[in-house]
Amino acid sequence: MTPPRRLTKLPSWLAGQAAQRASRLVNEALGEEGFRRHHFAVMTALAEDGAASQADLGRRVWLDRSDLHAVLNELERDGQVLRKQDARDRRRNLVELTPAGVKTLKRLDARVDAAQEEFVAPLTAAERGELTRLLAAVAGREDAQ
Amino acid sequence: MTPPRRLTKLPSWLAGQAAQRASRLVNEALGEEGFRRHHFAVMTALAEDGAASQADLGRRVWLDRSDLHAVLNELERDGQVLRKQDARDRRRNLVELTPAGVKTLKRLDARVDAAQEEFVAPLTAAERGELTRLLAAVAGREDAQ
DNA sequence: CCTATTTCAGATGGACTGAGATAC
DNA sequence: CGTATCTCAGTCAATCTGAAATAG
Repeated sequence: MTPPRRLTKLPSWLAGQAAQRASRLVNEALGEEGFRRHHFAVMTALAEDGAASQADLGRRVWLDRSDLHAVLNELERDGQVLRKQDARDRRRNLVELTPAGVKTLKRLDARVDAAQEEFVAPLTAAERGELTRLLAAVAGREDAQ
Repeated sequence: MTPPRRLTKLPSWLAGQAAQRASRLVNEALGEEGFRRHHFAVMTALAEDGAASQADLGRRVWLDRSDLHAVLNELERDGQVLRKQDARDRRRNLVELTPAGVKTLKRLDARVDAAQEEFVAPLTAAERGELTRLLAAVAGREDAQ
């Protein structure tokens, strides 16, 4: 069954289908370790840029404050992440990766890379770079906050 | 706030962000006429390939039988679409666009095109074609059904 | 008997809003 | 005072599953 030509020429529709397939591949890969996309995004942000408040974390990975709250609860319960009150601004929780979290992230990284490989399997190396570049250009958020 | 480099180099993450932005643009455009993405996809399929059973329609636009059922209820209540029992296979509903549906679809087409334009605004004409081609390559479904 | 179609009830994950409590 | 942070409750569209009723 082939979708209507009108749809298969719409960048928005194609982006939706591609994202859905990618999301499924990544979630299946992470699911084998008991995690989902958001857990990976948050842990990656912490590993790359260091500890952060929840609000900053949310802005970094474009995650809603409310969903981030739930994700951190799960990561903390699991010992991957630690919340400490910021001594200099007591409104904030400073969130940091635990050593266990660092180890977990290494495993997740490998799984995610494998999922990417499967996602872009139909493309040549040059095309993969091109797709990444073009997606970055249209993925931008105007609400920079 | 810039997302972690690790994420901004992941095709899957970029596809998700791009799709979310595209979806918002399209839904805002269609919302001004009181419709959503799925209504447009279904009406487009009917206009392009003619009347079809619900099951066939679902396979054409990669929509779940259950969600298609809800979408058709709304379109039918609105007079955009008609369900008739297929005389040759009485399990099936033959779904077709009404004349009102054809008129509505023309307006939606214009709205959707405007949203596409906004979605790919950062890209040159050549890049837009390239993005469409690459997305089509990675959007494929292996579950052909 | 087995399969296909339509319908229904519900689970699930994701994006988002509003409001309260607390602290700057 | 206004603003920012974290938390909690809840809405909403979307994806998908299981099962019943009907028909091939």
